[in-house]
Amino acid sequence: MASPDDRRQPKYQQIADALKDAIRSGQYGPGDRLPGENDLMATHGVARMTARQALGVLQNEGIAEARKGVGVFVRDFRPLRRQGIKRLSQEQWGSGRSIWSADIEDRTLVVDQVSVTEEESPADIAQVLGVEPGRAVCVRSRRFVLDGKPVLLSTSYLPADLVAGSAITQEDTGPGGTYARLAELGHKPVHFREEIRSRMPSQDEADRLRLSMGTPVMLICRTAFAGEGHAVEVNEMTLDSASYVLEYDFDA
Amino acid sequence: MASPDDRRQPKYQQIADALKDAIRSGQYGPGDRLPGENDLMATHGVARMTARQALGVLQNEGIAEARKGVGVFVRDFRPLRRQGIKRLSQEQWGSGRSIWSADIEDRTLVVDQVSVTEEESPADIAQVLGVEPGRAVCVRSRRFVLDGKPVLLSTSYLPADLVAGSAITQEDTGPGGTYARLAELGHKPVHFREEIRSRMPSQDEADRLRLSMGTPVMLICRTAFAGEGHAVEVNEMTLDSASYVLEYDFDA
DNA sequence: TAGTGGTCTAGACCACCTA
DNA sequence: AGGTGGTCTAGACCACTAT
Repeated sequence: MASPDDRRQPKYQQIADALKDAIRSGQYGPGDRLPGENDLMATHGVARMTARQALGVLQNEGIAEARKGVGVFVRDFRPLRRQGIKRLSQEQWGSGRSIWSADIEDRTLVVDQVSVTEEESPADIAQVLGVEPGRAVCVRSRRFVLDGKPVLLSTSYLPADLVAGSAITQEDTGPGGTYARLAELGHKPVHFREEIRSRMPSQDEADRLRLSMGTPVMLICRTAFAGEGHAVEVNEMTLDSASYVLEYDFDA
Repeated sequence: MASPDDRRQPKYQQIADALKDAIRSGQYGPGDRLPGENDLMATHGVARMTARQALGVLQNEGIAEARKGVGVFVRDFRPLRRQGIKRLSQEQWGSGRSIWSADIEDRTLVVDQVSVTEEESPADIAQVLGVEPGRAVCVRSRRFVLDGKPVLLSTSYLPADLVAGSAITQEDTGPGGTYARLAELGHKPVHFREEIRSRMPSQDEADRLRLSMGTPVMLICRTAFAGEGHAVEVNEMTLDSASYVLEYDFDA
């Protein structure tokens, strides 16, 4: 309205930009309700679909979030901090503490959707683990829910023969978790590699993490090595990018 | 068509799912053209906007990519590997080599949109650098283009008084780059922290990186420390998530 | 019940690309 | 020139939420 607003831009973009400016200027803060479809139709003189497109832009960029039957609201961003290296220092799991205790402090962590199965190794996992494709692997899958909000899906793969009979094949791996058990089995992880990428979630991922539109996921694939080139675990994690900041600290 | 397809799902989702299945099954490979709006209208008996919505789902998930006046195509994913720790080991920059040479191998890297200015420090940067907000900082901004495709935006902040008169204030920082110059100035970086998050890009970021719909960006904020708590540089990077995999290797 | 966002139709015009 | 995706209209019905 106040700006000249390049006429070459489509209407819905102009409306979206106006809303973004209003948010940047502080006219709408986190959690505030934005003008709805009907408001935009009236104030900008456009059809419903055009107003929807404008609001869709903000949702696709993760700036706003629609609540059915209620309205469209400005989102906020208050992430957890995940310390990639410190959390895997040996003191953490070597002393029987949960890897998670460093992360969560005074929040309520619930682990659900747990499953432990034995399956044929997918080809890409087999390659990283250095076993033949189709070889049996122990698959540990869980979902982590923090203060009622799902934040992380984790699926861990270990060679089945290596972990047979240990607590790793149980839902509760005991004090210190999987890595403490691996150490007891003579395969103490000494080296880790984490590979990170990001993309938009599948429908299934969006459902399980209850992601709103415009929220990407970060994927962490961690490989644990018990010795030179000897991979003992591959852990594929799917993180809600609106819930996490990853941190890596290291020396030159 | 072949599947029962839960009738509670909206039509556009059913169509999108059908297309995704066809892609997963290999019926359409990377780079292949998908059925267009007119095809979907005919085969599924829906209106144009509904067919568009279905194709929009795939684009928003980064699975497909529209080319105006041509069609909608399946995207592929062939990322670069960025080794976060190895690339900053002292041998890399201490010996006058470009930090980038580890990444790119036999590809063509162009750096453009270079600017080196002196500005008042933004509040968040000032806090990390441990200087008063508004204090002068040297701002080095660049875009990296690999084989014609922009992949990374980088903006680096250094205390202006610390780098005054050095090659850091020039566009070409010389052999070994900024870190070699800092070492010569007696502020050799000995420790690094990288913080990573992900979100959908702004319009400006999408333009500068030429991102197609449904492509998030990864943000890396790297802080270089010359000593305990002594931050000498903050580097904010914006990466095309379709072009990069980040890798961090470390010992337990 | 009234208002909201979610889906959908059946048209239309445009800019863009290929041939 | 003909097909493509991009934008837009003016209606409609639905499910959901709050009061």
